[in-house]
Amino acid sequence: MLDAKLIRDDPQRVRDALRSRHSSWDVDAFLTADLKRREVLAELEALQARRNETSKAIGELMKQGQADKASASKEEVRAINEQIAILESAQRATQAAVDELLATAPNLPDATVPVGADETENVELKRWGTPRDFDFEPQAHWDLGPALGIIDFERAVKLAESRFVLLAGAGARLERALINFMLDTHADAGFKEWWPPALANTETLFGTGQLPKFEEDLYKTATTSDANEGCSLGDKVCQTAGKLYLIPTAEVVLTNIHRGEVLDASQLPLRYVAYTPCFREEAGSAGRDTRGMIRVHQFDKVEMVKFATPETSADELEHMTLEAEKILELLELPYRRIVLCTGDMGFSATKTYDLEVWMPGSNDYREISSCSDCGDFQARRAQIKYRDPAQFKGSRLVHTLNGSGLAVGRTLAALLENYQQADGSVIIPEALRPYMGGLERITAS
RNA sequence: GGAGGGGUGGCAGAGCGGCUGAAUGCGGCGGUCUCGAAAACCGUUAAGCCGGCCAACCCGGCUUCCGGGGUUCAAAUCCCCGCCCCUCCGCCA
Repeated sequence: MLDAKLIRDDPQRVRDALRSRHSSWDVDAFLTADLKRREVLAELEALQARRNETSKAIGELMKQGQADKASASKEEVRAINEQIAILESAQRATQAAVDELLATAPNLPDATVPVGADETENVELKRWGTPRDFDFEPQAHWDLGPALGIIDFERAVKLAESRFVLLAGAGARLERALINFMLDTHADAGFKEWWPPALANTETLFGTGQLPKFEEDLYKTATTSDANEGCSLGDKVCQTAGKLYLIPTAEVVLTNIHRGEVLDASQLPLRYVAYTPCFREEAGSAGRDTRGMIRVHQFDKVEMVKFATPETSADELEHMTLEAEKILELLELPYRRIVLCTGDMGFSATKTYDLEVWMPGSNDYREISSCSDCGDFQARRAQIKYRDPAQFKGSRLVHTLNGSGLAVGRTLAALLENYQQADGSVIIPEALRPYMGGLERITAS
């Protein structure tokens, strides 16, 4: 959520920033709605002040035993209350209009983000490793996996529907090995491990920005409960209340761990990591990546989340990205890092690095991690603050960051393609062998 | 699923319907003392919003004691509904 005060004070800056990320969010509609809101509020508060004053006077009279003198004042307050009731509903409406607009505004890009229209204008920052030179035609993982008997796409469809994956034998073991390898690596680097719920309520998904704007991306069928009955986010957002959603990423739950809390500056930065399954409707991606396990409805991910002060969040983003890259380097998978341009960034991010791994089967780099600094955007939605008495009075919003470290299914696919041999077998990279019971090679069985 | 108890400030924990935005303790901040620190003592310390042209300080107002509704001139305090938490029982991976 953007700072309403910033929009009011410097609308042109906001207008320019939003235009650079190709948002159609209407700054002027907000300013108009906000002005209206303040007008109504001023009127309402004047009446409330009058009522409070009169009521107090009645209290004095009652105390002095002059109850008879109070009846005129009582009548006056009754009249004021009728007007207040009318203004209150007007105030609720104007406030709701402002909240609704605010809830749908994307974050502003950081000054260091390159300006661009779409993914073609993202900027490559580095490359690591050299794509292998094959002396045979490398296969895609959707051919390798089934041939090895470790991925079964057909039966996954039978169990659920298309875009689901069924792993078997060494494939299932490899998935589990990767999860443990990634968790151990990040934990060794100082990330605290968590095991969160895979379903989350409305307020949680509002906090990280998935709701109210992106509900169609989330799974919610057959998972309703009463958990949001007392939803405090206002009518518009709470139309979705009463539902639990399958999390699209652990970012959602890890970030909301501290929703509504005031942290102590001495705790920061907090570095968290968790493995969870992730669920995405993939609405609107019909026809894209229909083969293989690149774009599926359920996948595993090891996710990093940080809470940092505004002063350190830029640094923390660099370190988090390096931490994700560490996994690729330990697995010796060639990759590149790109910085997303303004037009390609996600809703909540001020800056995002994507890591793309080399996929010989597609002869291309494919996204395998996305690391973002969300600034105070999510912290404002989720009310996550910190206190630093030596530096300032009261509390301030923290900065939140998140990054995949890594998407597990895509890593598995990348391993198959990069480590495939002419005979169709796949070598296990050394870093992973301890997690595979010493297995050095997957062969057809 | 059944029975009971509870949700108050950063935390713990009081709170006869008006003098309670809220006692007290802890924590934080400032000070006294000290070479310095600890201890002790003194003071101070909730948030959000609106306004005072802008910003800091400050001043005024409104709202906020889980959420929503009701009673009343007046609600943290009374009534109703909901949510959440705790304890006991039942069932269960």
